[in-house]
Amino acid sequence: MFKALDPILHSQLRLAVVSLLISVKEAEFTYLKEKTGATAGNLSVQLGKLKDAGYIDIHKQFKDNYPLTLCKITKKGVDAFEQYVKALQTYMKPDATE
Amino acid sequence: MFKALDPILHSQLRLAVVSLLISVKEAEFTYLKEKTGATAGNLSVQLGKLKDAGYIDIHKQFKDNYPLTLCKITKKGVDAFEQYVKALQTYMKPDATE
DNA sequence: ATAATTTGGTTTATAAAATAAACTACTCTA
DNA sequence: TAGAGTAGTTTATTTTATAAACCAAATTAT
Repeated sequence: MFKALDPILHSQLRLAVVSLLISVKEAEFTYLKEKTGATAGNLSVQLGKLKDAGYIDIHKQFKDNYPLTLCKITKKGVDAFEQYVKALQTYMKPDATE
Repeated sequence: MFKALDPILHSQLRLAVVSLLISVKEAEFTYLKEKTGATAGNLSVQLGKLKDAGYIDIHKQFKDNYPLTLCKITKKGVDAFEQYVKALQTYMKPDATE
């Protein structure tokens, strides 16, 4: 009846990050921080989890002397997002008869 | 950009319970347990939280000598669910341009 | 009659998650 | 060169979710 919700994506911040990365393909740490309104610490932790899950790739480099963290969604991340949305829909259109 | 997700509803089990109650209006503890696949302990805790939030009403009575817990969604619960779905939609159709 | 099992839960304890606070390392500005 | 800012990470705290243990009464089996 109800499909299980991927715990990696069932987090407001991680879901927001994945949602952003699906539309922009690549984003800087600071961009994600600004768009999501998250604190840097929380974002850092959640990006690490998304990376560990293989949902995003993280490339660290330097730009104008400053560290720069770039994030990109992976195929696995896109698939997981699509599955998550499908699963959510089983909760959103209530129907007791199945 | 992203709307906040009501933490009361952002729980797989509580969301499933509210989803069920919206379609059936009133349900027994055991029905909810069976439909959600939750353990009794977990369900008991989560029903308590939904009640504390004012999203459901719980009436305890006896039926055929056994205790019977009946749950009903409240207006507040219906409203919260609708808001939650709206908020989720801001995550589901990715659009970086706002 | 009484022991074991089942029903319908609640309470307590443990594990996992989210969040906040503190810290690191470096850079820029006055 | 002291102070503030950038770009994060790490650690600690709080909150959640889940599981395990427990409870009271009813039923069934012996």
